[in-house]
This record gives sequence, structure tokens and C-alpha cells, in this order.
Amino acid sequence: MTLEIPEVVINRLPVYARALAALAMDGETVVSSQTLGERLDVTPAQIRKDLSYFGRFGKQGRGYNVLGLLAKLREILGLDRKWRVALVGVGRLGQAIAEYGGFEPQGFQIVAVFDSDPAAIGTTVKDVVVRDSADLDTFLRQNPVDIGVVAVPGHAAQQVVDRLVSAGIRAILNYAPMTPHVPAEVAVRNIDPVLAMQSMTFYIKRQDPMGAK
Amino acid sequence: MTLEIPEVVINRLPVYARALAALAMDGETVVSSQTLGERLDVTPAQIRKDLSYFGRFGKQGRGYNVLGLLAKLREILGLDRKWRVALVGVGRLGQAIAEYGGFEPQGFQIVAVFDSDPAAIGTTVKDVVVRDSADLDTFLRQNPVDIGVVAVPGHAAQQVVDRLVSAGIRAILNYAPMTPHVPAEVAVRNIDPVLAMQSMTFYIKRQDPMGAK
DNA sequence: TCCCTGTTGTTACGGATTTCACAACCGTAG
DNA sequence: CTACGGTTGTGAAATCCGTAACAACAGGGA
Ligand SMILES: NC(=O)c1ccc[n+]([C@@H]2O[C@H](COP(=O)([O-])OP(=O)(O)OC[C@H]3O[C@@H](n4cnc5c(N)ncnc54)[C@H](O)[C@@H]3O)[C@@H](O)[C@H]2O)c1
Ligand SMILES: NC(=O)c1ccc[n+]([C@@H]2O[C@H](COP(=O)([O-])OP(=O)(O)OC[C@H]3O[C@@H](n4cnc5c(N)ncnc54)[C@H](O)[C@@H]3O)[C@@H](O)[C@H]2O)c1
Repeated sequence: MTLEIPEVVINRLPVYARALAALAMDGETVVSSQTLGERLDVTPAQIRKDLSYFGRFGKQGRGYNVLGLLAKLREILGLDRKWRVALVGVGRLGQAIAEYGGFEPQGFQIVAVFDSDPAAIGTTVKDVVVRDSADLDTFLRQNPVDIGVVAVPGHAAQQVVDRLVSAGIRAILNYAPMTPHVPAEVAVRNIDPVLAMQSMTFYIKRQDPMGAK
Repeated sequence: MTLEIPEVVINRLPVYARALAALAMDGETVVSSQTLGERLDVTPAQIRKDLSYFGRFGKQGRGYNVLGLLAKLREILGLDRKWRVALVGVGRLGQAIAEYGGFEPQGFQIVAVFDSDPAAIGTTVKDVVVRDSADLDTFLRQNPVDIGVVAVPGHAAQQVVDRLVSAGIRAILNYAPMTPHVPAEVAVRNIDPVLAMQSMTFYIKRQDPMGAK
């Protein structure tokens, strides 16, 4: 009965939410799809259509109540609660992730950290002790975690993913440069700056660097 | 004249290239769209269709020559040369990016680094001296750079983007949590782990954490 | 040589997504 | 009370994209 919502739509909602939060900080109380769209480089129709999958949140002639719509989006996305995150791999990137201050305010709490390196195990990052990744399954079965973050080298990533999945995790944020294989019911997002650059080069490859003469 | 290639296709090519490089490392010399697709969770038809935008690279009955196709993809994407990258913002994230060893082997060379903090200016990261971001325009006009990486706080990001664009940069990798506004001819990719998590939560929100009882 | 297996390149189809366009509506001002 | 400018929500149209299907063909074996 719940109409199937396209994934592209779901992926845009957090962007809307982020913009609404920024508008709220600026003291704006209402916003039209037009104005929001300009800010996000999205057509007003796109925004209205996306929102219409979930209900009618606007007021004709006025627009949307900024805080009201933000609250609705947070509810839709499930951001109106805390999420427990486990981080696997505490190398350079893993440490940076653990120390990044941007997750906590959004309700993502790193509650456990794992590594396989004996030199790393037992140390602490951000008040969290680094556990042996051999204990991953055991720990996760006793301590519910919602999201797994994979920050290990590519050659170890699938193994880590498999372990997270078999322990019952339903969402994985993968930083390793590979395509994780997971069952359909597990959500995966990949972050790879190299891939991002490699697609941009296609569009600029005919051009001399910065139009140098 | 050149048939318009969908951006989704371009975005997949680096993924194919990455997989081919991995196959080559494993000593594989040929691969079918079927096999490649299984590895990447992409249908074989998708792969063949994507490649057909650019030519005929396979051999019926056999598949694709791994190294041959990889070379073709690298040529198509413009990866058969070095790219000069400028990094703006040398905070925690910026330093991690500068020290990350994954860019260089792919031909992305960080040739300049900028920050606005007097305490950071003059220090070096990875053998590159940190320059005053006030000198961004001057420097870029004299030293051709292809790609700008933005790793400054959100409130400063649009200003940095504007400066990069006005200096003639055609590609930007943005790590700040905002949507940069750029002219149509500038390529932009955004990296935001928080947004990635916030879209995954939609799919797992009805579920108790890890099926805890 | 001929046949069989395996796999490509491509066209046609259908589904998904975006855009269009407008009736309905809100709040305000006259 | 009516008219008006502004904006939503939404079907219908247009566009974009992915999938299916198959003719064509390469290589190998009988
Ligand atoms: N550093 C970056 O900026 C960056 C950016 C994008 C992607 N990445 C990717 O993220 C991953 C990590 O990068 P890094 O620079 O932190 O590497 P790193 O070598 O510094 O850290 C990897 C960590 O993973 C641990 N590890 C290895 N195998 C493990 C296993 N089976 N279980 C648990 N832990 C294990 C290692 O002990 C190490 O601590 C790599 O795949 C890299 O390509 C890094
Ligand atoms: N650290 C992470 O893991 C991470 C992950 C994802 C996104 N981000 C985002 O990346 C950005 C940087 O994060 P961070 O943790 O490194 O922050 P940070 O505060 O440690 O570093 C920001 C740096 O930018 C510099 N800066 C500020 N304004 C500038 C300007 N106008 N020109 C040049 N330099 C300027 C500051 O001096 C500082 O060195 C933020 O927008 C953050 O939200 C960070």
C-alpha cells in the first residue's frame, strides 16, 4: 500500500533538509519551492513533486514553513532519533572520521571502533576504545548497531562487509575503493573521491589547464 | 556532432576502469560483460550499452581484453595524463586529503595548497607549502591547475568556489556541506558522508537496531 | 568444412524520472 | 465581498535510462 518511492527522491531529501536547516539559521520562516530550488540548483517542480510523495506540506500563495518542513523531512528520513554507528578500520581515514565533528550533531554516534592491527587495538579514539575486529560479530550481537562504516584497505573490505552483514547490519557506508557485495535489503553508500575526479576529467579533458596560453 | 553521452554513463566508467585494473592485478586477461557485471552489481547489458557509446571494444565469443579495455576507458575519461590539483583548506580533512596516497597513482597531483589561517600559511603538507588563500587568483593565473578541491567550512565554501571559478578552474571536488553554485561549464562533485547516511536511514528506520530483542 | 558454444553490439521496448502546465487555493488589499 | 499576485499539488507529456532480445560473429572441435 505504501507507494514505492524512487531512490533518487530519497537521496534528495537530505539535501533539502540541509538547506532548510541553513535557512532556519538565517532566520527565514517560510520558503517557496522556487527559492529553495535556486539555492540547490533543482527545479521547483522537482521539489514539489518529491515532497508530494509524502504529503502536502506547503501553503498555496506562501510556500513552506521552514521549520515545519524540516521536521517533516527529518521524520520521513528517520532522523528524529539517534543512530548507532560502528567504524571498522582506524587508519588515517578512520581516525579522521572518528574525530570529524559533523556526525554527532546529526544524530550519528560512533559507539564502537574496530581494527585488526594489534598496535591499534586497545588505543582510544574520541573516547572510544579500539576493539579487535575479530570480535566484531560477538560485539555486534550484544550491542545493537545501525550503521557500519568501512575504512579498511580495499583488499580487506569485502570480508569486513560480509561480517557486518552476517551480524545483521542493514546500512553500510563504504570508503574502500571497491564495490561491496551485499544482500538487497542492506543499504550501501560508497564514498570515493578518486572516482569523483575521474568522472569530472571527461568533461574537462579537451581543455588546456585553466585556459593557459 | 558527438552524440550526447548521459552523465550516468560517464559516472560508471571509472567504476569499470577500477574493476578492470583489479582484474589485471589478478592476472586476468579477458573478461565478459557477464563476469564484470557480477563483480560490480551491474547488468551485462548495461555495461555493453555504456561501452557502445564509444566504440566496439569486445570480441564476440570471448569478451573484452582487460588491459585493452582499461586503456580505452582511461583514454575516454582523459586519465591518460597527469592532472594538477589545488587544495583549499588545510584543516583536519584537508591534511588527510593531502596525505592520502590514493590520488597520486591515478594521476592526480596536488600541486598547490591554500588556507586563510595565518598559523597554517607557510607550513608544509606533503612537501607542498601552504599558501595564503588571498593569493589564490594570482597563483592560479600563473600556474595552470585543472581541479580544485574545497575543504573549508561550509560558510566559506561558496566564496572559495567563486574564486576558483573566476580563476578559470573547470572542475571542483567539494567536501563542504553545501551545494556550490557554479556556471554550467564547471563540473562539480560533492562528497558528504552525512548526506549518505541520512538517505540510508530511510530504508532502515522501521527496523529495530540489528534485530535486537 | 560445418556446427556448437559463448559473447558482443544494437535496436526496440518499457519503465522510471523529470518537466510542464494549470486548476485550486491562500492571504491581502481595495 | 471581490480581485489579484503568488504558490502549491498533481495529472499528463516528454525525456531519459535500463533491460531484453537477438542477429552476427569468433573460436574450437568433430
Ligand atoms: N585516507 C583517505 O583520505 C581516504 C580517502 C578515501 C578513501 N580511502 C580508503 O579508505 C581506506 C582506508 O584508508 P587509510 O588511509 O585509512 O588506510 P590505512 O592503511 O591508514 O588504514 C587502514 C586500517 O584498516 C585496518 N585493517 C586492515 N584490515 C582490517 C580488517 N580486516 N579488519 C579491521 N581492520 C583492518 C588496518 O590495521 C589500518 O589501521 C582505504 O581503502 C582507502 O583507499 C581513504
Ligand atoms: N573532517 C572530515 O572528516 C570531513 C568529512 C566530510 C566533510 N567535511 C567538511 O570539510 C570541511 C573541512 O572540515 P575540517 O574538519 O577540515 O574543518 P577545519 O576547521 O579543521 O578546517 C577548515 C580549514 O579551512 C580553512 N579556511 C577557512 N576559511 C577559509 C577560506 N576562506 N579560505 C581558505 N581556507 C579557509 C581554515 O583555516 C581551516 O584550516 C568542512 O566543511 C566539513 O564540514 C569534513
